[in-house]
Amino acid sequence: MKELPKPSEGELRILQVLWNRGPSTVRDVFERLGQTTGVGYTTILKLLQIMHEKGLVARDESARSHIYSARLSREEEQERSVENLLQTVFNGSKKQLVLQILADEKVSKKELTEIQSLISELVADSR
Amino acid sequence: MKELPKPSEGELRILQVLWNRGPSTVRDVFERLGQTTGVGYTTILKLLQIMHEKGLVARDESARSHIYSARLSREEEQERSVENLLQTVFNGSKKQLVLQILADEKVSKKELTEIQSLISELVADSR
DNA sequence: CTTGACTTACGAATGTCTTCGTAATATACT
DNA sequence: AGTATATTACGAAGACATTCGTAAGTCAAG
Repeated sequence: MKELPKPSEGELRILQVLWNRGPSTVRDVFERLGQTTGVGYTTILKLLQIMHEKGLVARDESARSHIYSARLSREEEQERSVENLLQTVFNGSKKQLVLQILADEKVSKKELTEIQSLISELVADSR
Repeated sequence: MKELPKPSEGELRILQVLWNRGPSTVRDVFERLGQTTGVGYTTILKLLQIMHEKGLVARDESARSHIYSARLSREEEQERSVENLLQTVFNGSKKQLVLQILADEKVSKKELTEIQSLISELVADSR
């Protein structure tokens, strides 16, 4: 019933907006993206149409301005892309990947301890 | 002097081989990839030539069979791609990203505790 | 009802990626 | 040397992504 295609880079930018804002019109997305990326209104329209064909978004046509919503959930895309990253660049090593994320001056001690307690819960669960 | 372009999907597959094997000929890469991906010899040759033009790999032409080696290091690509993933799919939340990596039955308790001690070191360092 | 503003639909141009066939070149073997 | 084999170089086709101009349709206000 499913197996949605991997979104392209441009499609991902749009999905991001839909994930953050919820269901949106072309204009909504344009106002969020067009200004920052310099891309035109019809470009975003076209992309959304293509994404609709692919099944990446749903379209509500009952109003004059169609309303698009993500059919690929952020969680699904997170799973897919993490798995992909792991295999293509980290040789499957989750430890290396976590290390890369956290080995960065910009990670505050607060964040670190938060993540520590998060892992503690995971350890507790996994028995 | 630098700023190498983002490697494409096919280029990444090849870089992976170079990272794992070290400097390699087209045939070396082909034997690693061709069988599993079904792609032809000249395809890999062409890709490597393009990557050379882009500066992603270095080429030693002293022998008959040229020897290619990665100029984009695995570490650089790891940084780049993690940052990208973080921004495009995780809204910049490292915590969410780490959670996604570890919230998986297939992560053993051993791995978890390894990562725990890893974080402990980081916390200790960051004062 | 007509005009103006907004929206969708369509088609095309452009660029990049991937793939491979074929030709040219170098090496090795007899 | 002459032939077979492996390698590189070149060019082009096909797929997909991105972009936008223009046409066609819809709605509201005068």
